[in-house]
Amino acid sequence: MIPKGSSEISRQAIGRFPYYLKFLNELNLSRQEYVSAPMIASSLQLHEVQVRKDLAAVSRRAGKPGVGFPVTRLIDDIKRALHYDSRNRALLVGAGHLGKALLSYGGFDDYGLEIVAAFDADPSLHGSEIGGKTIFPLEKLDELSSRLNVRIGIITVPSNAAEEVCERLVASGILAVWNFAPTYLSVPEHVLVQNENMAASLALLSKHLAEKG
Amino acid sequence: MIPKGSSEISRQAIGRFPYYLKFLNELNLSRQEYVSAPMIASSLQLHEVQVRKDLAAVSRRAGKPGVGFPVTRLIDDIKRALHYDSRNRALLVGAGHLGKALLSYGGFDDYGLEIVAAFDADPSLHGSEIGGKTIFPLEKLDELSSRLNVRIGIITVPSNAAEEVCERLVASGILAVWNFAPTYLSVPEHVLVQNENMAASLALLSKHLAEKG
DNA sequence: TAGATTGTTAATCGATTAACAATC
DNA sequence: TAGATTGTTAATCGATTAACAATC
Repeated sequence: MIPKGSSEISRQAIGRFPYYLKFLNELNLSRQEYVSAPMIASSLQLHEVQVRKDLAAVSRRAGKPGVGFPVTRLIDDIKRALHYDSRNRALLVGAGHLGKALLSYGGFDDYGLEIVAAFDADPSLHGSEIGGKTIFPLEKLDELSSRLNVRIGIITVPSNAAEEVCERLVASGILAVWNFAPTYLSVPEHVLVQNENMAASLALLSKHLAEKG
Repeated sequence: MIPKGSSEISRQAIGRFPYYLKFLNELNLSRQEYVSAPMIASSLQLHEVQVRKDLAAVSRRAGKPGVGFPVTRLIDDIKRALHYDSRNRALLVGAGHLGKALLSYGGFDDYGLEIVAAFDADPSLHGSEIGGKTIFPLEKLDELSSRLNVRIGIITVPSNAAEEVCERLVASGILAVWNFAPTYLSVPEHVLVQNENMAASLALLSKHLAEKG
């Protein structure tokens, strides 16, 4: 029988893989060679079958019944499934507190993200550098985006400016937007908006406290 | 018939409400009095029935058939459902780039969150202030947590320190954790961990680019 | 009244969990 | 071989969407 093409990995599963990866990297550091789905499941408090399905989706027939999966093989397979081996250039718009924090963070390399430049409306910031990236006026966005072949836009402007910034990014040819503003962004079909919904997180924390506290 | 107690609001729905709120606030600013579910749905690209169910869950029989919902009433109801009217004190651990950004951000007030103090392992930071909050050594955590009756812990330390910090926070009596490290945290049943899974967001962006780009 | 929209019950869809044969 | 675990098919569960009567 002909095997199906790469079985689709669900959105939810993608959310779990970073935690698998962290756990597997620790096992690898302690020189553990094999790991089983039940072992991962109990450590991460997930259902054993769910883990097995997740692993099967990225690492076909790597598991040995009665033994488990080779740790390093799993690590490689998960990294590939999460596209951590790809390189994507990004522009960041909004060099406020959060924008600066993201610019300064050195760890995005591990996830395949490279922020190449930043933009802000405040003229006093123009020309200055944060985390080695220069801050430009918004007027330069279009030029830099196409010149550097950028595909990701990161929006860290205040909520009321997000929509306009998004349109500018899309017009410049960007294909994916990482949005930190709690604003719905309308984009053409070929563009993906990934929202970082901190307001929802805070609501869930608050809800828990209201119920348990 | 006796009406059921407050119908449960799903996790997913809670993620949508902040976007409703933003949209409704804009309508309110432009003095619009009524809004209908189809109107919200088309603006936010959601299914009309989903919006209606969401609104019904927080704002029982506020809607008038043929007309819609009063905007201000909806705003109030959503804020209450998201517990934005409650006040919760939080401690932040890890005054690196992201920690500093969160400490400096003034908008958490709107969500009912008040960060009262920060902690870091680096002695050179001790005693300094960021966003009006003093940074203390970790040894002070337990004392300050109970003295100020803090219920939320925010973890912005590197991944390998997250687990230990979490244990310390839980031991100090905290009831909810907002975790920015890509690490699974094991906590007692009465404690909620809310993960901000940026690694998953990046994977989804990268996946989209690999498929469309 | 006619038109639009609400609110609810039923159908569908996707993801999680259960059950179990295959295999190292 | 016996024990543990894999990998897959079936059952369950929760959320989304469809259908439709009620009502302003």
